[in-house]
Amino acid sequence: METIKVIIVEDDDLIRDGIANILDDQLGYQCSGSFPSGELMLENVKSINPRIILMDIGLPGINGIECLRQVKQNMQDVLVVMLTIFEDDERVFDSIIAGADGYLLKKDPAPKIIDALNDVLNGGAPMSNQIAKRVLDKFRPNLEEDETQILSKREKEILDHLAKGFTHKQIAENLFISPETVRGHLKNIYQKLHVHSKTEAVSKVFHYKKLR
Amino acid sequence: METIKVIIVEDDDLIRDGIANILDDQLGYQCSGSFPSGELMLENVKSINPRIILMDIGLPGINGIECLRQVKQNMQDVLVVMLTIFEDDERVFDSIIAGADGYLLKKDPAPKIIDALNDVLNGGAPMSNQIAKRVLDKFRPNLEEDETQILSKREKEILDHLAKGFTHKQIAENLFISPETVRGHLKNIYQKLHVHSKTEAVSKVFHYKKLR
DNA sequence: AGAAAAACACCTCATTTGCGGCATTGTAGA
DNA sequence: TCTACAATGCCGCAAATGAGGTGTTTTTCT
Repeated sequence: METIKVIIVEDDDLIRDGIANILDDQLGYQCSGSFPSGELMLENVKSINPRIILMDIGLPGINGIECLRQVKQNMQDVLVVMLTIFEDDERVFDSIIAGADGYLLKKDPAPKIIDALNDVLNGGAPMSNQIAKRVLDKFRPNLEEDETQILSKREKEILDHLAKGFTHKQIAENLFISPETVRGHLKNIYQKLHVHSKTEAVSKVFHYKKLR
Repeated sequence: METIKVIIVEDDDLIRDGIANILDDQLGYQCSGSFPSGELMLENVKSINPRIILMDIGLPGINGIECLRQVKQNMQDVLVVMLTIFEDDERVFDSIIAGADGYLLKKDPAPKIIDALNDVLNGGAPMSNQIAKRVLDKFRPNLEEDETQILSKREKEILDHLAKGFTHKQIAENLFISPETVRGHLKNIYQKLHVHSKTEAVSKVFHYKKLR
């Protein structure tokens, strides 16, 4: 079994060197480069060809998320674990979408950092339960403020079909009713949702339902 | 500080009693009820008024997810932690949407179960890193198979406006171009995405982009 | 420099859609 | 029982949209 090459991108010298030492002290891991900026890392990452990158989310100059995006574009197999100071950092969501593989707090103790590295290598996504909670919340449609809840059962059904891109006719065929009836329902849906077109309605559906 | 009332819903007698014992052995926690089915739990949950429910995801009869939904509808403050056998259970996503607050494996050792309970009480969402990984993956748009990637920059811009429910005219005003030009772009977009209407196009956008 | 792609713009025509009515039937609640 | 609402269906009209062209200019790449 070979040693895992890890790169650190972090502008604070103390933190950077601290984590580097933790890595080198750990059997199986090796700090193969540490950079104070994303630009410097991007110049050297290809020649180092690391397995894991520990990336500060709030880098000076090019920020950690943009840096993450660029790395992932060129090297799909590299694993990127973001370093944050606070768990409620708004940027965690941007980095999730950009493809981050996990999250660590800068203040996390050495064993936790090593655990996290082991986890990403095993296909997991290490993150604190607080961050996990925030991720789950993003997932969930907020039923409290979901305007589509005032729609009748049939209206919701028709809205669902709309969201799949069907025309009046297609919806009518699917539900075994007249296209005119579909139009009638749509009129009511538009009124209740305060919209004036299919597209606007579909837009609202996805806004509240998030996914699916 | 009072003891935390916990309910267990699990059809396997051994597992149910095992977890009940773990809870009662732990200072601060108390197993205030354990049921082999969702129906039985739903009958009694109100009078017990627990703080946390440990719920088997694959219950006989009414399943754990439906059960979760009903509980959350009536008692918003109760925390529900799902019990699964496998980490790759497809139903974890359904239960996320239904409002689960965390996940435990039935085989998890006592300390892990207690940690998880502490975590949910502190506003976290305990789950294994494997499950977290799967959640993150759902979040991320799959750029590999994202048809919208073949669109030009301007076309993507117009598609984004479309997804907000704008008409041709509104998009034209927003981008300072003629409505006719917008129509032109849309024609190309439809061709590239193999769709024939705004609604279909918007449907595709959200399918690939998932959220935002 | 030349070719290709992207962005811009206009035209026509058939279809779809949004909106205004109107009417019937069934169901659930006051 | 009366009322409200949901679900069904139809008519007409104006506006928006989809699909087929054509053409110019700018940008990008070779």
